[in-house]
Amino acid sequence: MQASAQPTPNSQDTQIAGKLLDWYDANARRLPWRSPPGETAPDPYRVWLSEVMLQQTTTAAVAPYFTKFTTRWPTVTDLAAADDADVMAAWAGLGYYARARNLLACARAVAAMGGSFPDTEDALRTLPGLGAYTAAAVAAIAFERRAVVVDANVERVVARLFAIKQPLPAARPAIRTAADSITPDSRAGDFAQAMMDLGATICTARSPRCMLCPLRADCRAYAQGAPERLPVKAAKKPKPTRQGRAYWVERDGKVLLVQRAGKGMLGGMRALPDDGWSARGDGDVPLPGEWHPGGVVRHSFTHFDLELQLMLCAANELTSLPVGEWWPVDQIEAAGLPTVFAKAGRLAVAERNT
DNA sequence: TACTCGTGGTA
DNA sequence: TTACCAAGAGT
Repeated sequence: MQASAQPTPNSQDTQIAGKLLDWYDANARRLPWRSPPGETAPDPYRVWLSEVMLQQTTTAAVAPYFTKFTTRWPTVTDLAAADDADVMAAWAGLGYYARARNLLACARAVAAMGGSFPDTEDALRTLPGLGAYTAAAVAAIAFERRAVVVDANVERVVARLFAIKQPLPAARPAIRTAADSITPDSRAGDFAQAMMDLGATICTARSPRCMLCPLRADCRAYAQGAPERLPVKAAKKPKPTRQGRAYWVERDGKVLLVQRAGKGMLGGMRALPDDGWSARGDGDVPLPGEWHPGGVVRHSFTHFDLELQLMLCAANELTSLPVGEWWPVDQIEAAGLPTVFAKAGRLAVAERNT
């Protein structure tokens, strides 16, 4: 063993991790799914639940849902035993509903394994809803495994630190290699969360606060003068507008709700009957009867905008009805409708009260 | 690889 | 107001 080791191409930069962890110790955000500093080891169930909820979702949006879920289902076994409809309704409003379907599938898989989550990245990766990011994050945060945890925050921080100018998504392999080179062998969970906190509060997408950054002296993009320009992203496709109709059928103070098909848009969610949101704009009324227009709901999804025409009808004017359940109109907010249908429901109630 | 899949906040 | 953006996964 030599007294002073020479740097090698594979050597790890422990300096950066050290600076970041020092910063994290003083500046970590307090979030409902984090244990208080120096407290007990994190509960894998809570780590996993929070990570799934946080996929493409802000901490502010997640916090009330996390509290609701952990209060109602304190353990993964409790969640595994829940009714699908209850979990889907509890998720309503949080978006990306495939996450809720996979959440239940994962909870039941873990329950079938005895109620304990696997404690390695590879094993976690095989569970429903755990991709490369979430498997690495749970392995690091819940089980203190060294894992290269790369989310959008880490991509941004690393692209700037190393001045990686290749556009996303082509830059992903280079970003992962760079992230690996600064990932420490110890404090894996804290390091992952520190990178995300830095990205969320300092190294932000727009107007990064470099003067507060603990890694400023190490940042090649800062040295080059325009860190906010990284990472480079490909241009996005234009968002089309679709037309659709939703149907409000009422009888004895109750409205007809349906269950959407298991996969696809809003899959598995309770909803108003609709025409499938065809792009035709001439949506035939599938139910013969005396319909009258009840206003338009505008809603923006990830890849299209929707103009949803609300159609109103009394049930006794219809000769046939879709399969569904009659839900009390005065409790419509508790039905667990996705936001677009919650908007339509509020519009219908407003019309009905005029 | 490219596309689908929600929502609410921000500039 | 429009466009971008957030602790991505599945196909």
